[in-house]
Amino acid sequence: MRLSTKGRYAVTAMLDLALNGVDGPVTLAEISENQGISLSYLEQLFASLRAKELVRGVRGPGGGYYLGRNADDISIANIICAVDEWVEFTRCGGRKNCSGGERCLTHSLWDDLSIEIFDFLTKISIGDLIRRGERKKADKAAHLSVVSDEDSRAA
Amino acid sequence: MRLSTKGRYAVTAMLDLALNGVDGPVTLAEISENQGISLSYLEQLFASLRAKELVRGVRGPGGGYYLGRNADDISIANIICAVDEWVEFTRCGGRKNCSGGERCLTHSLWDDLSIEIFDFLTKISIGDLIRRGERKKADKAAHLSVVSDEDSRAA
DNA sequence: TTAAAAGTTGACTAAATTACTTGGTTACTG
DNA sequence: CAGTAACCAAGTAATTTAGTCAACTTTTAA
Repeated sequence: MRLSTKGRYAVTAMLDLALNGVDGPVTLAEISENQGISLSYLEQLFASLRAKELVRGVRGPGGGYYLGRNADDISIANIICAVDEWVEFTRCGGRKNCSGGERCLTHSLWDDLSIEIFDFLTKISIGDLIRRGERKKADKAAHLSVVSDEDSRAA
Repeated sequence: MRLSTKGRYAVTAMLDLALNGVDGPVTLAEISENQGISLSYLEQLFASLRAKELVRGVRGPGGGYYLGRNADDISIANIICAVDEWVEFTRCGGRKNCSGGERCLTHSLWDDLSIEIFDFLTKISIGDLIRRGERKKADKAAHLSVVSDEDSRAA
């Protein structure tokens, strides 16, 4: 498991796509502007994302990128995996005296943890994140106005 | 939030300490041997860990390291934070037109996620990991032999 | 009390990764 | 066909990771 700024860039770019892609595709130039990431670096990241079909590109004028599928069907783990390679899991394959020794024991404990984190991130989708953000914003607004419309209140 | 091989090294080293530190301190040389990490790199990592009082060093012949406190009171988040600096949270402080724009929105969504991951890792301690590993081993052993004789045999 | 063992520290370096740059090509639109 | 924006590939600067080297302190034992 790996979690770096690269992964963060990918996730925020995907969020940008989900938020702004509702009417027409979003160009990398716009994302670059919005997120302060260089265009060419974005191209690299999106090449990885496209390979995993997390985004869909439309060429030509008026083109840009869409999400590859519904925001609820794209997990954070999907995105991180796409850009961060992540076959990291302390493979142990071939390493000296790894079987039976302390090394392999601690490694397997780490792998257990890594899998847990992965599962955790699999259960969170882009859609979830956006809804949570909206709810939080709504909470704040409701807190400001005396009239508590709807329900909205959640920790 | 950040999760790199550096963090993994730190966590596995701490696991090593927890497992082998029951009778007397563990030297970095032993951990270096067990984990296949260079001694000097371990020294750097342990300098960070010691600064956060996650480990306690004993000098002189027969010396080595102990855990700084009970294994149940050391979370994975503690360890990762100690070695990975992690004040990463897309601070946004001073960045151009970040307030009100798309950038700040996606950043705050990422920060929410980052905090969630942090909370998740705060709830898992070194002690937890070890117990889970033992339970898993016990499960496997019980599954293999009808008569559950101790444990001993591990892959 | 001196020497050796083990931890502690800091500065320096090689390798890897990240982030970015350049310079194209291809596909589509008007 | 001209312009836009995705796509592609190679190279590079900056940063981080991982490791090395060398000096030094504390503790113990001869």
